[in-house]
Amino acid sequence: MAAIRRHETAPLYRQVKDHIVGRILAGDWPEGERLPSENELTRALGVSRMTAHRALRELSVEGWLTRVQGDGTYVAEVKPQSALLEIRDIRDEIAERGHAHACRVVRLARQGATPEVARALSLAPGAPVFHSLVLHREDGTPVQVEERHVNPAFAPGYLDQDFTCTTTFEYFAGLGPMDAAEHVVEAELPGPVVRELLGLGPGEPCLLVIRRTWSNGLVVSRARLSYPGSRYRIAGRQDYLSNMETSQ
Amino acid sequence: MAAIRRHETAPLYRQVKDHIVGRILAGDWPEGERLPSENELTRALGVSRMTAHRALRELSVEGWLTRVQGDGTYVAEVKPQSALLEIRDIRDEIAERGHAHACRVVRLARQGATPEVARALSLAPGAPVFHSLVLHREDGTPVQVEERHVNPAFAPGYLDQDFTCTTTFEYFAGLGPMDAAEHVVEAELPGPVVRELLGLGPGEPCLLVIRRTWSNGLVVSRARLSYPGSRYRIAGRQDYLSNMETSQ
DNA sequence: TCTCGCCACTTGTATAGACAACTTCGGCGG
DNA sequence: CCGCCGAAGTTGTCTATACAAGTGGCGAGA
Repeated sequence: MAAIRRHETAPLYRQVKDHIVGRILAGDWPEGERLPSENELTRALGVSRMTAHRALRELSVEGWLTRVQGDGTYVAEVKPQSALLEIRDIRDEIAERGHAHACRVVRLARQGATPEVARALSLAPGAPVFHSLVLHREDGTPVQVEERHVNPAFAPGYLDQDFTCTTTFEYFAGLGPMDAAEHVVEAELPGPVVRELLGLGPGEPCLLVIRRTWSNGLVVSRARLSYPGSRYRIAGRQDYLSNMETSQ
Repeated sequence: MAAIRRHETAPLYRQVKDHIVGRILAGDWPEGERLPSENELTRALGVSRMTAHRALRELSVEGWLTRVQGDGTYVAEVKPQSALLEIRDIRDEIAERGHAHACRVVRLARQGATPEVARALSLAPGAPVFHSLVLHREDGTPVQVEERHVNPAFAPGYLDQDFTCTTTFEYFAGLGPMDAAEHVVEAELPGPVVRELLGLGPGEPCLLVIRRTWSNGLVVSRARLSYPGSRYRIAGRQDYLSNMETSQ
């Protein structure tokens, strides 16, 4: 392996990153391939270990590599995931793909609303809300962490539900129609709990969908849906009323 | 400022990150506030400058901070929330935030539909379509690359428009109402053109919104809107018709 | 008054060395 | 054969040091 050219204008760690991505794209290191260790890269590229380490760490955060402490560095697998921004039952989605759906209720409790939750639900801080945390699996592999805060006024029996049988979707469907929904989609680094549940490495990003639903103009619940990996899709379709006179 | 507790299990740089985020959330450091320099943090928290630097750098990547070499570190302005799934004019959005909008038409031409474009627009492969590529800037920084394929039957004068004055939104709004829209949101690594236009690094991801709009049941246009993933959030709000009897 | 250059300060990068945490594997004793 | 232990190798973190690069302000000189 040729040494990195030092006279380049770009910083060294970036040259190392580009070099590695180039090798991956060129097919030298296929998916799942084990990369040379930091010490080997250090020798081969003529940079310090810290520089090689920074390059590898950032590539790991960006989803190119998977690193296992004590083991090694591997080219990340691509995992095609598909989820709908349209409101659907995740169990149906998984069933539609011919896979097995399983879920685990990690937490189901009443608690006082934190300021952030209170603002999201338009309640007073400290007001009682229901909180649930459910992990959904597809053929055994975690695909979604669903964290939900619910306005108790709309769902008094929420805590008595067995969400391993009935999904939250089915439950809310039975409560009556919702007026509106709001979605926020963003990429983020998950907290330790979500990271643990999804089995992600430290630094692996999540796509996060935050959905609030309204009934009679009041917020019923806010769900934070965390999906593993950066390679997944959200699709949605929306039909417009006649009052939508402007379109792009 | 109290020194970071060394006996904590979490790594030091993470404790520093948590400390800083805590101060921001507590309101000690409001938006735009200048933070202590790395050297001051080093002394105040009792960690090395490299550790403080790593914490600050990661928080900058995560959008909490804005760093200017030679100047200082500042609490980042709130990420602009784009109500993208709702169909709006990007110029209005930017104006609403009190910033300056500018755009550059990179390409505006007629071309034959590739198989992919033809399928998206429900046309025959090779049929003539209009193609436009526009870069939108907010206060000088690139915020969106808008690539669009248009069915010429609905927009015969498309190529004669000056989209630096009239946004594509305004143009389509003048053509009449649209029936429906479809959105696909995904994260992807941009191609070289989009990467160049948005000023992204080689491994930096984009948030990509693909929108198709219909009129009289036929596809009018397909837009691929690329946003720099680290700098933007996408929000959408959706109101439901009465036939939405099920909701989550 | 204006301009240029210097200086202090800030962030960005690079290195060497050290230790911690973890995995894998092989050997050794039961 | 099984299980435990330790060695070797790997990644993760932390430090100290040095220099590069960029910003802002201040003062000297035109």
